[in-house]
Amino acid sequence: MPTPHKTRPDALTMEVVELIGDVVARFYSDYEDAAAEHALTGAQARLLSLLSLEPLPMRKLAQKLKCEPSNVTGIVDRLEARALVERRPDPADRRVKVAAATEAGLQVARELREGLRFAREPLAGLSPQERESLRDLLRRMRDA
Amino acid sequence: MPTPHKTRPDALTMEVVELIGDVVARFYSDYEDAAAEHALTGAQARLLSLLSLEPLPMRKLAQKLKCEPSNVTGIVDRLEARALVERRPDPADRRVKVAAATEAGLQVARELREGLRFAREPLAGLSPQERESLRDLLRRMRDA
DNA sequence: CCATTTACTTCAGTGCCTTAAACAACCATG
DNA sequence: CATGGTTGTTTAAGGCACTGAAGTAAATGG
Repeated sequence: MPTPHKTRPDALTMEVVELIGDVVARFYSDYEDAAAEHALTGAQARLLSLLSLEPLPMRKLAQKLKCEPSNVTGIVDRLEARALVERRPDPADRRVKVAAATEAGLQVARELREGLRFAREPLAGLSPQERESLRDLLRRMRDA
Repeated sequence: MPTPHKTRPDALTMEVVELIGDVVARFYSDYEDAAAEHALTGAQARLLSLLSLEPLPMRKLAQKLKCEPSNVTGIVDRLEARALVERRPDPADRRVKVAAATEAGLQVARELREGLRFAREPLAGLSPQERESLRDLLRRMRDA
């Protein structure tokens, strides 16, 4: 058995991995661009995007962003300085600060969402059936 | 016509965009983790990965990484300090410095490639036919 | 030969991110 | 209650990624 330890992926899998890498790079850079159009960094855009769904305490934000809470402080600071986000006290626990998007923040989040060119444009070239099968495949990847 | 200016995507498209976002986030974080296992940052890993294909002048590296040349200087500095990359003079143009992966760098790049868990693991749950159709769909997205 | 352009670096400044340490508020126990 | 441990947030120090402006050296084109 020449396969050492870790099973080596076949050519097809490798190609798909390569393709995912390409698509990821492009989506990512498109996301950064879309954020930049609103003078936001990627991290700020992601945080604001989260808050556009529901207000969250700092701790939860850190969990969702997979980073340390001390990091969130700075990002929220900068968004708060631009009045896109505000910190609210939690009546149930005076230690926690709940970050919430302001009206302006919600508006920016909406525009951001709609400005995501890449994810949409290439999709336009796919038929509805193809989009459905893509959806199913992606779902299974996500849930794997 | 209620559609304002920019055409609003339908629900299916929106869902696929959402899914791509999820998959992108997961792939990205997996890539960072794989890099971290070799004590590399994401940027260092991407640069090293490029150099594992072929040596490139600093200027070209900046183009491929979509950043300013002055930024590449620092990343190559740090990789060179660890002897994963070296700067070579270009005999044809003495202004140019060609960055090239060392043997150790090539080895790390290989391990990095093989350590990419996420892109592979969820793929394992897909049949060969499904992987093929995923490949085709991704290709069309990339080339769109 | 000189002016311009090109390749790279250096420097200053910003943001993201981590760890360690501080602080306040919560909570359980004696 | 008091006390001591835990939890949520912030501050501070430091590293890396990144940009823009300025500097140096080498190429290039009148």
